[in-house]
Amino acid sequence: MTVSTMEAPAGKLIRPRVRLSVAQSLAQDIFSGKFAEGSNLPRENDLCEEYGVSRTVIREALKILQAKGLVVSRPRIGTIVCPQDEWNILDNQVLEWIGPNLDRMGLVDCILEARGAIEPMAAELAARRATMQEIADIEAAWQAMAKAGNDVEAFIAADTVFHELLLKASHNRIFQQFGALMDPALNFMLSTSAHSAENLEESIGQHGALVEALRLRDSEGARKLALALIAKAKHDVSAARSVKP
Amino acid sequence: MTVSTMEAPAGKLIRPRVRLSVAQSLAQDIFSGKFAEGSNLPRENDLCEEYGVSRTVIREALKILQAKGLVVSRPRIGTIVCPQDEWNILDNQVLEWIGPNLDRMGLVDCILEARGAIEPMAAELAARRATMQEIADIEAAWQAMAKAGNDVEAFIAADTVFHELLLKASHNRIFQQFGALMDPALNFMLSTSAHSAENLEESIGQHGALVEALRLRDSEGARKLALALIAKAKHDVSAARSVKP
DNA sequence: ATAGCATTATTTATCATACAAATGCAATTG
DNA sequence: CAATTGCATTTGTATGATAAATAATGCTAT
Repeated sequence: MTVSTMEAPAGKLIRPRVRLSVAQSLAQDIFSGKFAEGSNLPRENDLCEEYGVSRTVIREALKILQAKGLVVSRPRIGTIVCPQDEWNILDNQVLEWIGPNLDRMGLVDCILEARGAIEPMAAELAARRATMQEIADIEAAWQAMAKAGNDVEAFIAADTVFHELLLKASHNRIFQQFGALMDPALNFMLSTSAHSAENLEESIGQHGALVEALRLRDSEGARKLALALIAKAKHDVSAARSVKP
Repeated sequence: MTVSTMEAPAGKLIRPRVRLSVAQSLAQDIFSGKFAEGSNLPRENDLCEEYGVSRTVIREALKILQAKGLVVSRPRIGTIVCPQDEWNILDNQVLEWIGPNLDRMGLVDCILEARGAIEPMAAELAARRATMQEIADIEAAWQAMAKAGNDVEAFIAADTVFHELLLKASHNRIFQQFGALMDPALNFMLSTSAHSAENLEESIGQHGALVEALRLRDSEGARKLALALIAKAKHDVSAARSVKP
């Protein structure tokens, strides 16, 4: 497959910026299993032909994958896929690239479990540390959820923002990073789980209660409500799985 | 500063593999504050002269930093340092590079807080899911701690392995990744906190109790003991701070 | 004068090519 | 048979040229 070229107004062929496209394509081939862990990627020169770009681009793309722990390169040996343990799955770009393979790789359950540990603590901290502005922003996200109505896409987007803001309001940079990182994962999970009308209603109610706890600086209440949110998320995901596995 | 060269047996000048060295050097200059967030790095050509390497190497090093969210590059603008929010601090290489600046950046407290959320949950899961072999390995690490005696270095190494194995035994890839990631941070924190004789004794006792809980599949006990370990770590760190701030 | 537009200058992005270094593999040699 | 030497292959680095993007500048027209 060669990289697409675009027609400029004057009719000149323009080559789009391609480094990231190549990196993404290679990464997705890894996550899809096309390149199994431990196996060799094609030689750099072969990749040049495959993608129709210079070796410079191929190498810089491979450097990106190396930086994320997906591959290692050595002279004469070639570039080989690292064991999964070494993949930097706490990198949001990596999570984006994994995308539809999240569940197949067993990461959805991992993520829900991890959120179960992190979000309650983050909510507790947010109840103590969040500024009035941050609480107001979270409430705005909640209102966006409530106002989404049947627009599932808008609901998901608002829900994602809600959790990201909550983690940021914990004023802990680790949790905050985790929030940005959960973005693609959340989108994927939410988009695949069931969305009945009463389901959305219940979710909106829970989120609202959490906002209220933040306002009251009720850290214990916030913790419990965050825990309940995760429990509901787990339930939704397993329900969605039983419908269409 | 030019990259050092080595004298080969025959007297030929050999250039060591330098990409990573350059990336590390630039990253450390960022974390030390030499390149403030939002400011420009030198032009690629200037960096070539500074490090005495070709533009190829400079660019591939910058690609690594880009992949970790430390900088962004755009034509005509140059390469600028990203805001700290975007730094990929959940990358163990980044954490290594931060090294001595961990505390100055306020990350030690963040990490302790995050561990407070994660390790109890991980211990709980490990009590349910760990294989006999994994428990044995954890116990071996504990024995190494006990046998370290006054060798603080060995004690720290064993302690690090203990926590890494514990997180791995949770059979959750997120937690596992977090363990590998904590490695450099743990080393730094442990090496800077107080190490009196009775302190070590108490720590060894707590870790031993946790191993026992794992053996008994006592998830609730494991959770509480992990929590106590973190509390002790927090205490040690603040004690070390009050001694030599 | 000023808002909008074309030009320019500067910097990164890509291409192309050549050579250096590392290393698996085979031939060679003691 | 073992050790070493040389060869072949692949990534690593160097170099120089061209393309694309865009801030800054200057120009034009209103």
